[in-house]
Amino acid sequence: MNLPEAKAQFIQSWGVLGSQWGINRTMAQVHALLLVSPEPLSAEDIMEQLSVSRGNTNMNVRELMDWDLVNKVIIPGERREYFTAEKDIWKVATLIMYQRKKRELDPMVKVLNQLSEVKGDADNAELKAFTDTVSNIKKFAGQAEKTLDTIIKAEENWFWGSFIKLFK
Amino acid sequence: MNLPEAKAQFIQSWGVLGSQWGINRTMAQVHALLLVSPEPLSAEDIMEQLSVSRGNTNMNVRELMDWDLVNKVIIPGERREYFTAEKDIWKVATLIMYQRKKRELDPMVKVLNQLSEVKGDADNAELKAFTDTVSNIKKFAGQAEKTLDTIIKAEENWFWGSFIKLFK
DNA sequence: AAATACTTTCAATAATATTTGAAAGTTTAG
DNA sequence: CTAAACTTTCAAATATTATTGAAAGTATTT
Repeated sequence: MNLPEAKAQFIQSWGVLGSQWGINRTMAQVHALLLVSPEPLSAEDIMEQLSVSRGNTNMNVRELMDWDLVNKVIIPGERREYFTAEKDIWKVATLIMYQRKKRELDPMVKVLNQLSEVKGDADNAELKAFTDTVSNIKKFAGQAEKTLDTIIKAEENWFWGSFIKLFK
Repeated sequence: MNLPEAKAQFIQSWGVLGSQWGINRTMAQVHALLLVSPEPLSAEDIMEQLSVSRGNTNMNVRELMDWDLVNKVIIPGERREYFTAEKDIWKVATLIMYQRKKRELDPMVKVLNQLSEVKGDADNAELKAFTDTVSNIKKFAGQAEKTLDTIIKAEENWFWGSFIKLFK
């Protein structure tokens, strides 16, 4: 397999994976393209390489910058803007986890907290099942959050090093 | 807040969360409904409580059974089928992680393995960036997989116990 | 074995999400 | 200042995904 084929395959598969996880396919593809590009690319480059419109490119690049996965690069003497992706996969993964937690999980936890205040007849089985489920999910979310913080703070040790041995 | 309101809110929010993570909203809602129902429910019950068609209910219940999140329950003397959800949140979480890994991450890893075999001029910067990214993602995926296995094998200790202290 | 009670399928339809592209906006250069 | 080069916006068009409901299928009862 040669490079252009491999690149196309990577971009396409990353796009599929993204869409299965609720991430816009084009956003995932732009990300994939920038991940494998040694030099920063312009909007023009992205449009061309992915056959995507200017507007679409702009929106998705902006979204990727909101996630801190992509940065604007200014090349001295050049007028147009260039973009580059964070290449460190560890950082990419923690950024994604952190952002998704913040955007999607936190609002759910907020709702769960409100739902804990439901009042009613104490020996109603319906009520008991409800409060049990809600409190268990909250407990779970709390633990998951702590673990995520720890993972994020662990920096690259987990990825590169011996972190895993702690589990044994 | 009273129980019916709280239940509706929970089902609705769980549905939103699901759809943000690439899970059909109705599937997530059926799951939520069963999670807070002390007794098994029939297709009829689900249709009614979620205002959803028979076909839709059937498809999503079946999908939830494929994920092992929901089971069919046979009530002696009753003709119709009933459904119940796994209530242990720890098990629910590990089942979801396991299934998504198997269905979505594993295929990506398979592609990455093929892409590792890309051949070309050794001092091409494009090629180097590509192989570096691919090999780092593979490395990351390998570690993540080990961690997931460990978490799954840890059973409920992580959730209920002191697992977290190991990180410190 | 035929009626009944229930479940499953799937083509048509509806709802949702993404993409386009042209117009408006902004910045830089001369 | 104003033209040129580039970026951003957003309503309309397109594409994707989910839902319905009626028909077909299956199992149970009498």
